[in-house]
Amino acid sequence: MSVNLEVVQEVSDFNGYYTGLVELLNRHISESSISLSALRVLVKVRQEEEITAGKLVETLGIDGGYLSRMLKAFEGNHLVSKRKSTADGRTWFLQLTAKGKKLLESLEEQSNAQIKELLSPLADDQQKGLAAAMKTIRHILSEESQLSTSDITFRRQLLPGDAGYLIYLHGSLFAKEAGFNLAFETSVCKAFYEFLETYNASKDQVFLALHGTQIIGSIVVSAFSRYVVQIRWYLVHPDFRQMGLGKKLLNEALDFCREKGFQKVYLMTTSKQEVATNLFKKTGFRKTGEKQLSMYGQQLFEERYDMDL
Amino acid sequence: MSVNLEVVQEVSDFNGYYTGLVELLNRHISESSISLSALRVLVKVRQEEEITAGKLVETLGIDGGYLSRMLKAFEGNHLVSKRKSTADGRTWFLQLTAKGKKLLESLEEQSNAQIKELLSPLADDQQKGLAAAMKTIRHILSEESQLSTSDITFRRQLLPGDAGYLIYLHGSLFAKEAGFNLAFETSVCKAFYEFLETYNASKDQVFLALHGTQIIGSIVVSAFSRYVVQIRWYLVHPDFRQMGLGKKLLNEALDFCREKGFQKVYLMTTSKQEVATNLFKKTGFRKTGEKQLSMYGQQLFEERYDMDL
DNA sequence: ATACATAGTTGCTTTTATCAAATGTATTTT
DNA sequence: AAAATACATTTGATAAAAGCAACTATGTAT
Repeated sequence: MSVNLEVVQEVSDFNGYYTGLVELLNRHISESSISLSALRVLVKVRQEEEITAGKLVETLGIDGGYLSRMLKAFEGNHLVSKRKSTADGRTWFLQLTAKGKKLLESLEEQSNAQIKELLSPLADDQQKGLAAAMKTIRHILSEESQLSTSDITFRRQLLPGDAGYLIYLHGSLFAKEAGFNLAFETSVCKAFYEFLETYNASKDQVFLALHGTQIIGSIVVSAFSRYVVQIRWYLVHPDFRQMGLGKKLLNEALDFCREKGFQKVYLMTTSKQEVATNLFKKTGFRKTGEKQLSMYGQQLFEERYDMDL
Repeated sequence: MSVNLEVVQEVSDFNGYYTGLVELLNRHISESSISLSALRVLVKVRQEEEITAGKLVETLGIDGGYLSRMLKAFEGNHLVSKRKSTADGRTWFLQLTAKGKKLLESLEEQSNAQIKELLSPLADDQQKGLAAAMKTIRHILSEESQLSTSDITFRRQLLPGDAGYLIYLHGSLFAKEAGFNLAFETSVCKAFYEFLETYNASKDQVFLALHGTQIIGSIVVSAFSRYVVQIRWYLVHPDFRQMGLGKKLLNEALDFCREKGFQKVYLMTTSKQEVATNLFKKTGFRKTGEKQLSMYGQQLFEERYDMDL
């Protein structure tokens, strides 16, 4: 994969900037008679069950001899205790003592106090923006993008800005993934306008998946008649796919439809949306119509799917 | 200002995460016979003009004696040179020699190589997302938000997603700042739909201010007739205000109108937009009408401003 | 002129970290 | 089963990094 030079520059700049900040945030450590390496060891020991010295050397990239002395000191201070492995007489399992845990907690409290000081001059939404940006960085860099369910929340309410953001997502994603032009965004815009004008929270229901405060997935149930509903604006942001989010949104929407006593559900899509249509078919939808069109700058089939609830 | 505990948690987590990453990115330094502190000193000396040892002690939180020895070593290696202050015989101004600059550059190159390796498994838009998030963090935390012109770019083209994002910005910002309800976003949505439907790049012109790839300011010139244009969707994101961005966008738009030979320009706004209306007046607009309305969940005056070009 | 403050240096010490050899425990080979 | 080898950890010796306190030299205030 090619690397964008501007990105390298930004990462480098950020690195320089944040290194200074880390220094600031970790300064309290130097005043607490514990070295940064020692702290890393303690944190790792707390984090991992049944960790051995060798494992620490491996994961923390620390010298074995140095670690051995550190651990001896920790034992002397009753911060860490050792338990001999029954399977292998050479190794010892390490764990924090109550005192060790308490020490870590107090250090974290100090660190948090410093963070609070750093944050205090910031307005509330700046703080949230900061947290979201940090979450994004961790998310992108943590190889497996394994934030999964824990960092994703759901919302069933339509708040100001949501409609626009959904139009934005549709416009930009479909342009990128299906090659649709501005005409597509125009039609989404029109449809949203009409939806909003007659929006009725008791009949129409949105289901939004959020990462922080940002929408990353959506599905909307919109009443067509007393017994028929349409499913619209079904979408998951590419960074958050393959996590079962799409299936979850779809199921929630269908559950809602059943709950409300609707009997038929349909949706419109295009032949370009293969992944979605496969999921529709698997869920019980059947293709009930298609029409070849030249629109959105593409040759495509507009398809209709129906299902009895 | 109150501090959100979730934000503190995220900053703390991020800090822990990034400390590990910094470790990784700076590992090459340990192989280059220069300590991290030494590197920080060199970077600071390059960054600052006329820096003194005392200043370094203060800003880097480093011990004076240690620094003194380091500087002596740097002088011995011809990486840094001293120049006696004429005003104060006790102090010396430090600067990098050509050799010092070269060393830093080569270290940065190594660091960049490591960054490239880190980035290489990421898809292009993930890389961009990463850079944007980092930029955001620096922007929020750098007290003066002094990125100003350097990190903000402009675009005059309307790309897919832009319309939706502008609707989103209008919907969310006006809800927050003026208390407008969903009806406002609905009307923006309608207006955008109509605009897009008849969009003609030779008559209608958008001016977008961007931070990374994200829109942070906008103004749109939309032809009303052969001689009359309307200015619409004028907005600057709160994080980027007070930087002259609004004035710049407005002036660019008006210049464009004059260039294209339009003779009259008007715009609609509400009594809630005080900052904007003040700027309009200062630019030469005159209020030509107002109407008290109950809309968007508010009691407000809809105002019209006109100007001859 | 004297006392005090400031900028930077030097001597001494502690802390942090590394390398290599040693110890004791498993595992494999013969 | 004994010897050889591998592995997990410890110990000894040493070096580099960092800190403290006393000191020199220059500047400022009374």
